[in-house]
Amino acid sequence: MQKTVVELEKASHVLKLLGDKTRLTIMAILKQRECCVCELLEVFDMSQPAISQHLRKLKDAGLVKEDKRGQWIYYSLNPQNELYDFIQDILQHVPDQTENIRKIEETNPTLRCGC
Amino acid sequence: MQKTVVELEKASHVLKLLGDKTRLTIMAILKQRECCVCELLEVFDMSQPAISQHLRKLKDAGLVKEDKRGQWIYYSLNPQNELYDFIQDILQHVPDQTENIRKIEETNPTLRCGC
DNA sequence: CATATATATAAGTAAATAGTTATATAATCA
DNA sequence: TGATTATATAACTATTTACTTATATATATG
Repeated sequence: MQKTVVELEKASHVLKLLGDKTRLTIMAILKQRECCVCELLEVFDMSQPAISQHLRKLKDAGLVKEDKRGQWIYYSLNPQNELYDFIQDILQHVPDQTENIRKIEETNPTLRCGC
Repeated sequence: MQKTVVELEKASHVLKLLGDKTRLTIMAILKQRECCVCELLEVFDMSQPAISQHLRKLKDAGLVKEDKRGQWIYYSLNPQNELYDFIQDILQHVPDQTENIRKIEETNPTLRCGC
């Protein structure tokens, strides 16, 4: 398989971002399912601004994109990123997040309003 | 190909270690060639203790092993590490270090004594 | 329009991190 | 044995980081 060679500076920046437990978990969840902030809040024992700040860093690095729908902003992995296959190669080693997604869907914050 | 799934805690710890430019470069060099501290000193604009401290962290995490030969300690990647294939998957995206190895061999610190 | 909800931003803080210099340890060699 | 070389450790410091709480912005809804 053809592997993208990533500039060392860029590679270390991405690895530093993924080198945080919360952000790595967010990325692994977003690989399986787009989420808004309030959904991710169900997974982490952390304030809403903390989640928003992590997503900001991931977005600034282009790892994640946002899709504004009504009052929600849905986050997902950004396949346009030049490092996408590098990131995929990393995420394939990270545990499945079905259990965390179950947690989200149990409470289902987005659907509280019935939309 | 069979991919090892790495505990999230362990994965983020390794990614954090590799998320430093100096350490990532060290790992990429060691993938191509074992080195002692004095050799790595040729590559980085940094003090000897700084390099030693980075190697210590990599060793503590099992990413690197040491082989003491005379007054030198040769560092190399540790293939015994349970995360070895995870690390390889990351390093394959990192630029070739031949240029840095040339720098080392130009001065060739280990061979100054003629051993 | 007033209220509620979702999210972002700002400001502050404690802890972690990556470097520094000084010094200790250990092996080699004259 | 004394000097030199290779490396590690200790102590310190500036910077970065990951949170916190308070507040602002934006959308939806009664």
